[in-house]
Amino acid sequence: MTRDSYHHGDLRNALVLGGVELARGGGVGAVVLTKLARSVGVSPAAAYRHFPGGHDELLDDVGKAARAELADWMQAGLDAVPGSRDPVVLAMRRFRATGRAYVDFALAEPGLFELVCLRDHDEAHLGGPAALLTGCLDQLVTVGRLPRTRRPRTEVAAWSAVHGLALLLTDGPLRTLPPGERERVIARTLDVVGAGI
Amino acid sequence: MTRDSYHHGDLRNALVLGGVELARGGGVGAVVLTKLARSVGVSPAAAYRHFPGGHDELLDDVGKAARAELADWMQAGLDAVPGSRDPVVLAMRRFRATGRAYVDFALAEPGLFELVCLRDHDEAHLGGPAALLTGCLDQLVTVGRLPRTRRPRTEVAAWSAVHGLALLLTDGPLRTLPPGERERVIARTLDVVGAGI
DNA sequence: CAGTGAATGTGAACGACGTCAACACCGCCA
DNA sequence: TGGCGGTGTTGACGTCGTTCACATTCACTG
Repeated sequence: MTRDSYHHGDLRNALVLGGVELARGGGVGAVVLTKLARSVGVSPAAAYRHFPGGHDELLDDVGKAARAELADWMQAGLDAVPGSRDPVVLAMRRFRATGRAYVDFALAEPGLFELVCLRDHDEAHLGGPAALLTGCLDQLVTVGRLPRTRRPRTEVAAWSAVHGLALLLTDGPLRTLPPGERERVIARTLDVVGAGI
Repeated sequence: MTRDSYHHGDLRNALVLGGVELARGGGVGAVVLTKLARSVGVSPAAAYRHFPGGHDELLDDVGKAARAELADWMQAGLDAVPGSRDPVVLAMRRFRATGRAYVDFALAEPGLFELVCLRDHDEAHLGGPAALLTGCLDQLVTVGRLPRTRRPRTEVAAWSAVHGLALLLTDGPLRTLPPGERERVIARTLDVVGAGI
């Protein structure tokens, strides 16, 4: 990703793309503005033309890209859900799949997942991953599995569980769990949420 | 916390104590070794005599102190639980109180809570807060509310939910929730976990 | 086609911070 | 008393984010 002419042409984009790769490798701490600019073939100061907010604004954009990847991952998880005659079973499977994909993404891309959690001042977060979750919950109401009176705030409960689990497994005390035990821990957590809804 | 003689006498302790106060005010980022040393009346390099691991080792110790405060907070929450004739009701109240206290601590001391989550290589984490949680779950088995077959890994499910909720409310997208709505969100999350166990 | 202003990039420097090495000081013990 | 180990100091370095004055290029206009 070097450069031929004096002007880069698409520097902002190149920086975000490079930032995503740095984050993928080493999390937030690896997204170093200086090195990133050099690796794109540009002086560090040039980045400030495109990110007036400096490092923070860059991280915000990298975070947005990370959230988009998470949304793709969750969508893929939803698409892979096997069908069922029983609409309740199907809705529950889809609900579980969103949570499962959230945790799987964190385990597969811990570096990017760090960015997902970082401050997103607007509700851009709700644009991707959260919309998929609320869609599944609405479906659970439609098929009669979730009483309408209990619908409000249920997304927070579900989100909290998978979010906390993902953090405990990637950054937290459970990060050294062997794969088999990890699998059972995820299953149990999703069971509890599914049963408690 | 200045000094009279050339030697401080209790520098390691003074640094940890000061670090806790810095963290209380501004989270991990506020625990600056240089300033901390100066505020204790000592040059930055002196800190390295007592923390060979440098900044990281200091943060580990501040984190230990933060976890101890969290454990105190949770114990206080448990102590405040009203009694009940029905042992099942009592056990459930106590279980809920641990989760409630975890979230309340995060909201009351967001800076310290940041340190609670930081890498604790040994299972010192389990010494305080986690022991209180497992105790409550064991009690739920004893009184017959939680089948013994479902006991394993249930602490992870419960912990994940309150941990995730605490992070969403302090650092995450829910940090701007008005107090009333925040209260309902906490209640709903604890309800789901209580019902799903 | 030439000139001009805005957009973009550069080099040098600063400040904050973690870290280290060489030296100074203090108290205790033989 | 003399020296040795623990403790603290000074000064410096490296990394990183950030800014400023200046250079270069592009696009548009007369």
